[in-house]
Amino acid sequence: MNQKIYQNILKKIALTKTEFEHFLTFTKTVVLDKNEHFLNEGKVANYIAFVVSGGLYSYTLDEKGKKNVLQIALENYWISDLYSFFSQEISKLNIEVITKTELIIISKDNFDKCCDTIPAFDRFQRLLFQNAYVNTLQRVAELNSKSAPQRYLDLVNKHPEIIQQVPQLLIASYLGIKPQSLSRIRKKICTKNSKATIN
Amino acid sequence: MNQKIYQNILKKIALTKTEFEHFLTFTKTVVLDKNEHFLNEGKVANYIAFVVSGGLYSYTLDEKGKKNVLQIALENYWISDLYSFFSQEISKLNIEVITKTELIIISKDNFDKCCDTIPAFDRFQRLLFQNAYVNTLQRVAELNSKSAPQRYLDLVNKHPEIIQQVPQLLIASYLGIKPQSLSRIRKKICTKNSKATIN
DNA sequence: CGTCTATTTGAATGTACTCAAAAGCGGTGG
DNA sequence: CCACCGCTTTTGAGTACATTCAAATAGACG
Repeated sequence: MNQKIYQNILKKIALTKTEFEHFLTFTKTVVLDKNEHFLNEGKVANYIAFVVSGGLYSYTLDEKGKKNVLQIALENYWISDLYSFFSQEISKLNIEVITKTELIIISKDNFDKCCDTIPAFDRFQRLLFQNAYVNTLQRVAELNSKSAPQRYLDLVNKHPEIIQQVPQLLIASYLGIKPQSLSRIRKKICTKNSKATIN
Repeated sequence: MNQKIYQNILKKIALTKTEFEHFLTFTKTVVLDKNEHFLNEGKVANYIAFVVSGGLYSYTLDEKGKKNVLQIALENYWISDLYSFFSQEISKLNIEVITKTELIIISKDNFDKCCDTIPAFDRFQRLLFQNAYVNTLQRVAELNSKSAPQRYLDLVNKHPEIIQQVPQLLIASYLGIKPQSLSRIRKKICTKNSKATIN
């Protein structure tokens, strides 16, 4: 069970079993049902979450109330509004559950305590932020250089689990297109003998 | 001259004159001509730069060698590949000069020394990163929710100085459209009696 | 089974794109 | 000072693609 999160952290920093146990005492496990919110815009992100099972997504709402999906986090990923979490400023993001989800969460206060007591933890914090930044920068580059079908194929190749587990409504928003268009793109790709490369 | 950078830092953290003078000893001033490169992909970003005058832009190159503008930094802005700068990993970005530019630059080593010797500097580092992250996240949200004309108008309102000082080629790429399309968008907006709001 | 939501499909529209060419602008050298 | 060159911006015509509106189908859940 907790092996998952231990392995995940080990990929980023060196952490002894003892240190990990120490870290765990600062965490809580919560289960959220479909459509429940992990974070609401206007609030401060007090927690960061590791997804043990299930999935969530973060989004903004535009003036017309339309959702705009920014991030999708399934099993083995971390999610929060890292900006709000670290700065403790008000968040502009919402984070909502896709399917019944088990999370390991840690509060800002406890996270800080981990940084104070576990030598490598500062590095962990930095890496979380850096990864988030790099991924976002990558998305900007792809959003304004690649076509919608290409962005979809990239997603299929990099994160097939997202295609399988997430409603197309959300995937479409994540890709910056309408659900109808995604449906047509999928159809067109299928007729091409599932040649999952560039046209 | 150095007032500019002092004021800029003061907006983020409290810094005494003495501390600022101390910081300055770690910096260098360089002047780069049009088309010179401040950073090349494949290298590590050893410096972060404050733009005293002139301007630069960062971009990635796609498979076909097409530029993809990510960030534009004119007077009073900081620029670097913050990811590469802080992680000291290889950068995937290029940073090039738009017009003859005067920069105040500081190396990673010296930046670290500032963090060690100036109490508030750690915070400055975090804020730089946080701002970059938030701006990038914002761009993702806008790129896949707003129309090209709307994105252009937003830029006009938020950063008119960019419209005035940067070639349309680069602005188009920054907005994720072709130069021809930007030209047509500008034309259409002008005919609307320069009503710089939503259609 | 019925309701609600997600996905698919159709037809018409709109927007950005490509290819191509012309016009504008800045700088260099004769 | 003018002619020329290279680069940016504009304009035109035709095309490709995503969008809208609308409706039908399919799935999920109580």
